[in-house]
Amino acid sequence: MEVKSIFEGISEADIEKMLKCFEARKLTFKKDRTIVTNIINVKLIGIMLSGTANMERYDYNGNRSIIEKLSPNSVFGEVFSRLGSDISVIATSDCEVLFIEYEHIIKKCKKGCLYHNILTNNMLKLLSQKIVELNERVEILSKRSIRDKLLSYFELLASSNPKRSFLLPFTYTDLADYLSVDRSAMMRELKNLKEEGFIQTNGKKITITRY
Amino acid sequence: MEVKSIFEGISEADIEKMLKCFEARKLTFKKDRTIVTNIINVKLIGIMLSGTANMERYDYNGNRSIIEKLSPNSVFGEVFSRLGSDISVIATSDCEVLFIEYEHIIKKCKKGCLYHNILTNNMLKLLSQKIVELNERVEILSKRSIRDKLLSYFELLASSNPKRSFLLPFTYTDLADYLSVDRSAMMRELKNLKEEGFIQTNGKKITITRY
DNA sequence: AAAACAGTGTTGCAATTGCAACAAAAATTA
DNA sequence: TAATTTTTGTTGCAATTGCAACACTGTTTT
Repeated sequence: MEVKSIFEGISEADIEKMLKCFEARKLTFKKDRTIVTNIINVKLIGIMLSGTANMERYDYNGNRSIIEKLSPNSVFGEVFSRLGSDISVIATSDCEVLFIEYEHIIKKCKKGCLYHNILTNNMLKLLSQKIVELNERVEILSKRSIRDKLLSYFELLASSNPKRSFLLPFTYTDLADYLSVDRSAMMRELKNLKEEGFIQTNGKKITITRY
Repeated sequence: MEVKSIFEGISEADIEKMLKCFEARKLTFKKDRTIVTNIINVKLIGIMLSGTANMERYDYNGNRSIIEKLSPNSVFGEVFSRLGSDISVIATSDCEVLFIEYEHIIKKCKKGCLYHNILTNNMLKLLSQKIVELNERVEILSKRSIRDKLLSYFELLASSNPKRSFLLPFTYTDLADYLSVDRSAMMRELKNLKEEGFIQTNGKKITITRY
């Protein structure tokens, strides 16, 4: 199961027609802009077309948590979150986002739109993919120590590379917020892991040397 | 958006036909039985029809994590998890589970099955619901202290009740595994919360008295 | 180019958490 | 209902983590 674009199987020309039928809106955002905050109340689903963004939350102590990294084909929206969860999506690069109303996807198209079924199927794949990612995140967060959180996240990133090396898609500051741990404590543990020969690092390039 | 059964909008008689077409299998499990382990390699999706189950994982220290509580209409499957994630689903009551191959849902039905679209739509709703639940779980796990994990989980459980009281759907032992914290440390924090007047408890009945 | 800001790296100390161990209560099984 | 197992409740102690503070580096902004 690979990530598919929401438009997979639909021609360029037809995409335009379809977007009209769905009342879909494509918006662009500059880096560091807020894409959504918790204020919106429409049941919109956002689909990242290009660029990257972070889904974030700040707790009452001012600690930021990075809930999710969004990249092309990532799906987000208030329909997937509990009310009052006080979450924002912030562009981490220039990006394009497609907004579609959830009801338009779920309900049968009144106009008998030809592509409705294709879109529903594509949506199914995107949601499946999102579930995979959320499960990965739960797996990492449910590790009991900073060390195990780091190792299981690194394992995930390295898993597609036989050399067991990867480029961290974060700053170390952001990584701490993603793992929901204190940054300095994380840096300390990172040093321990290096000294004990578990990993080697060179800036953001990390290699797992043993497990 | 409420939870819908996968069979919503399809008559009893038609469900039978459809299940044949989909090569779906309905299996029953006794309490405490293992429903799936990581050994299976077929891309099956499981849908809880009745009863409850826990999705669990044990780490190398023997610590159990309860990844998820499954109840009727919950969806689970290897397609939603990373390989080698070593997860089991254990029945916590007698239960019925429907297994359908993921490909059967995603791909167009060769036989022109009438109900394929309805099922795809229902599946979309179930997956959306699952995403909501996973997001809730991420929100809880990303809290930095046992106290905040407890409070945000309790808040979630109490949110549907104006009296701000609820029945814990777990034993306290399981709750610790669900929050991924040490049980005795959790009990200690629970005592603090009671003493400081945040909550009142009577067995598994908990009332939030202030926030 | 200088100034301002953001990210990295480090440390001592305090607070929180996990571990181990045990007793008592409750639930389950024989 | 007696025996066994599981759950709840508690505590001292050790280990881990978070906090605060600071220096240093690199990157934007003016």
